[in-house]
Amino acid sequence: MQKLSERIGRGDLMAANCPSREVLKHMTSRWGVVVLIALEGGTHRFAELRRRIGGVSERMLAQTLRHLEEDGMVLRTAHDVVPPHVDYCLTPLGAEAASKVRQLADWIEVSMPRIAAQWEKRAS
Amino acid sequence: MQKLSERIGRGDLMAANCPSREVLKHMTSRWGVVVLIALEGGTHRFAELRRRIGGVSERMLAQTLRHLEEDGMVLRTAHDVVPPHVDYCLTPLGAEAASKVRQLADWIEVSMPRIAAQWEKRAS
DNA sequence: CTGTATCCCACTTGATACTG
DNA sequence: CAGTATCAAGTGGGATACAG
Repeated sequence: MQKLSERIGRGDLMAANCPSREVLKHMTSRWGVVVLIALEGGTHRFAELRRRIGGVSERMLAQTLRHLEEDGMVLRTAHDVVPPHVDYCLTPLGAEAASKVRQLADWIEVSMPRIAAQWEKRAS
Repeated sequence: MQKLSERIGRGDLMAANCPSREVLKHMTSRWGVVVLIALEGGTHRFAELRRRIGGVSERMLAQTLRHLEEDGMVLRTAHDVVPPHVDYCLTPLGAEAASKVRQLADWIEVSMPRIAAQWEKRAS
């Protein structure tokens, strides 16, 4: 598979059925970014993650974790006890992914003053 | 503004009204990634970009370009002639943004074999 | 040529209730 | 505790027609 930047302009770029599009969606989805970064801090349980992140519904957290698990970025470990106890942590692949999205997120935060300045300029 | 990675776990992270969330959405939207990378190749006209990218509707290309322009990443230059002639290119800020999303996209492409292997493992 | 306006649908997300 | 099921609401994106 060639790199994206080498395929630009050849018409087949990031087509709807391109598998990497799915991965990008999972990584940059509403909660994907935050889950990846939260798990950089170490292993966490479901409810613990939910509190740590804040504002995410059970449904969306479960869905986000399942997607990331399917992509091989999150490792889900269910201890067979009652009440249930499930741990989530990053795989080595997931750690790389988390690093990449954090670099992007951090760039945005650092650049926000410049972006906000542009917004105000247009508002005037 | 603190960096994202330093705000995790304090409850206010990436709230729905967080302005950086908007920027992230524009940069990682269906066509935002591709437009940014396409413009790394230099200045392009509207129809030229549309052909170069392929598969994007006029509506979505216009919307994507307008968002990126509002965020100060794309510079739109309209030459006042008939028929209309409009050029698009990256600003310095946009060039940084394009580099970041390309790094992420390239990582995904390079990592696709590992991800696809995980998909097949689950399918079995 | 470079868009805008309109309509429409699929998909994402959220709220709530329920279960093993 | 750790989810799933269901329903309601909002959003992103495409097709088409039209305008400056």
